[in-house]
Amino acid sequence: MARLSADDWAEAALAALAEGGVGAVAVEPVAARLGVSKGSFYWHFANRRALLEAALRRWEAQTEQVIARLDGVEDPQERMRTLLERAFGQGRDAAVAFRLISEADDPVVGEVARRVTGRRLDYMEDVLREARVPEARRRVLSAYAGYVGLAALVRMGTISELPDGLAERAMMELGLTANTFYGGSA
Amino acid sequence: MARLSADDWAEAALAALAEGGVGAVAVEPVAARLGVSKGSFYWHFANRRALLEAALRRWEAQTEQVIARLDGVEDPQERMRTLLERAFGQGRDAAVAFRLISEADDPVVGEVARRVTGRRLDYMEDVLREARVPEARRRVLSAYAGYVGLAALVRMGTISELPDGLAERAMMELGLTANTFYGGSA
DNA sequence: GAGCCTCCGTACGGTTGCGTATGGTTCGAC
DNA sequence: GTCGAACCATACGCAACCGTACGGAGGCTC
Repeated sequence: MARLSADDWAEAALAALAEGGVGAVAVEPVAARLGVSKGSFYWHFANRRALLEAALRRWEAQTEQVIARLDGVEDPQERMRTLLERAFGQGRDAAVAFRLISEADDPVVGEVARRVTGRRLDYMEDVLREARVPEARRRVLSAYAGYVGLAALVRMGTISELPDGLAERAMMELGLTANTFYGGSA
Repeated sequence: MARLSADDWAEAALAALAEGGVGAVAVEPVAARLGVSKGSFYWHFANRRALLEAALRRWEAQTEQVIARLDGVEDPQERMRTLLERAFGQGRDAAVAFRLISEADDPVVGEVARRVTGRRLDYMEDVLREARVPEARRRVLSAYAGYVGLAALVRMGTISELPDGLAERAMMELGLTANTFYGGSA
């Protein structure tokens, strides 16, 4: 009953990756999580490494989905705002991201992390260029770095939650809205 | 010959932590790194967990050392600049930090990460208050988050190195120097 | 130089995880 | 109903690692 597909394994592996890191993407623990034995796993995958790569592909695909769902929004300013609000809500994405940053020494892990980050930065830069914002690359790098750092502070429990008006502040930093929140040189 | 102390083990464990994460702080691999056997380890430590905690204590102490070495600098502006330049140069510190962020679910790991981060933020906030900079906490949080995020981008290889004039930009964001680099609202 | 303490090596049992081999079950095709 | 493919369980050997037991080498003390 309830036979599994390779995608089921990949999804469970991604969950394990978010919760326990690359080391937690292990055959027997994930099998236990799915309520089956290893015999099932080695039917769908060649080895443990293939499972990890499937989980990484699944994670990477989510970035593409988020970007694809923004196609309907014409105004670049509104598109960026939608993107930010959705990005700030993705809890598991941030968890996985920190696992991958931590283990970026692994060539495969590092390459996926690099590719996904590059894709996000490039997309945001395109939105800024469409809105004719100058210094697009610098602004995007700064804003993305700030987001990653804040997510780290939340993860550690240094701050309980993301600050109020974060998306608005990010929009300002990105040059997409006028600076009306703070003194002007922050 | 060349007998070891518990500190030798802690230092080797910290190096292993930086290179391979919490999972790499393992008895037998670290023993091999030191060129001894487990028999030595279980003389100095009760178990593997104690070794990890020793490594974490050692990492935490480095933050205190950095802060202590700033005692001689009277001018808060100069003190912050010195701090930033030293912080941006600490490679292993950043590596360990990402390992700990990644595995902050572990209560001990999370608590150390939280405490160290809090200590750094509080110290920077004190410096800003001494310089009578308004919105000190907000500025410190923003600057620290930006630093963590940029370090993440470097670690992933998204950017090859920290941007030029990073310390100067950080000084501006912190409100310790006038904004002379960019347009004013970044 | 006898005794003792410090530090380390070696050997062992137990656990966890990888990968393989092999047989069993389910289900559609015919 | 049979046959084959898809999917899974079980059992095995192997390796890495934890923790314990115990003995031995080196140095210090008297």
